[in-house]
Amino acid sequence: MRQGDQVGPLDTAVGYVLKQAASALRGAMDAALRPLDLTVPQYSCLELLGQRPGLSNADLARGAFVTRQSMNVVLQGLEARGLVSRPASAPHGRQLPTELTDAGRSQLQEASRAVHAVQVRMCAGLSAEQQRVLVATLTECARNLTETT
Amino acid sequence: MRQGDQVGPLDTAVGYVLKQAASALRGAMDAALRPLDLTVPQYSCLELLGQRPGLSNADLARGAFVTRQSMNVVLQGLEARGLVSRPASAPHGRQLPTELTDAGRSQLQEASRAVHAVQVRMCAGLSAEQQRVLVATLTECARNLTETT
DNA sequence: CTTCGTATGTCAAAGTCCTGACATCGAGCA
DNA sequence: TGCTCGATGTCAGGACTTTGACATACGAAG
Repeated sequence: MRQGDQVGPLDTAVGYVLKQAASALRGAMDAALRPLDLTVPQYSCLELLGQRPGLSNADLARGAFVTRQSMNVVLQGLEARGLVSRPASAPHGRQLPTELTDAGRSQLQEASRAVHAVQVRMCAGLSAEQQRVLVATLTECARNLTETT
Repeated sequence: MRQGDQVGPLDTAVGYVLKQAASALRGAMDAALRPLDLTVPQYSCLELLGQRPGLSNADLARGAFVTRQSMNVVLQGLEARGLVSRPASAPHGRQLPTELTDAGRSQLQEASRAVHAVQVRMCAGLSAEQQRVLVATLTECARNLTETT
């Protein structure tokens, strides 16, 4: 077996530490959002809508890295709780642009604060420059994998 | 609302790009392992056992970031396919040390090659130093979140 | 020695998510 | 105009994972 074809020790494998960090982040966010009765996908949906109102179900699904079907049930739950609103009929094509309600904006504000606290805890000890480099590198990694070429 | 309590634009949020990269990696690994009839947790289990033989179910679950129950069904599936072997009774306590079979080692070799290719593609354009920094930073982030203090 | 606490493996149930599929709608083109 | 093609929203089905719970086994403290 040639040396170059192996993954190598776990502690030095980019994929492994990436998964480790993502798993830890997921767990911490889950714990932080539990008091608000929000799951991570639900929060992602609210955050997306807060920054870019009028997104369709498919857009939200892509932004939250889930399938359209999963996002659909998330939206139905949020709509039942009065946090988001969707028009009964589509103004263009089949897209149903979703908007935050006042209650949704209020809930998002609390949730955003909780998630921000988690992110601060995660980045403790990291300089602003280190964070910027991290974001740039991760973005590059994601782009490399999603390129269709 | 104070500015410091918000998450900020998605493209610059560490948590968001981390999730994005992890999602892309998961998808790419899934596609790479599908020809071998292996899921990502199954591969993780094999890789763990290849590097540290004799790990128990609970150890494997922690290493693969899943619950003991999930890892248990993974192990049962791998055992049914003859890729791993577990003793009928526990030599110490209740831990059942798992070992790779010859078939398992062979399968792992192919899978490791496929995953390594994905990792290379992901890190295209990144220098060795950049990768080292990335691993160190992500490890630090994970440690910050899992600390109980 | 006894007792408590922690860790492990396993079972059952629930929830979550994805895969596959279908009908609908707009855009581009002959 | 009539057509195909891609994208969207939605419905069932199944696979996977987690939560909750229980019995067991070792180690430390009394």
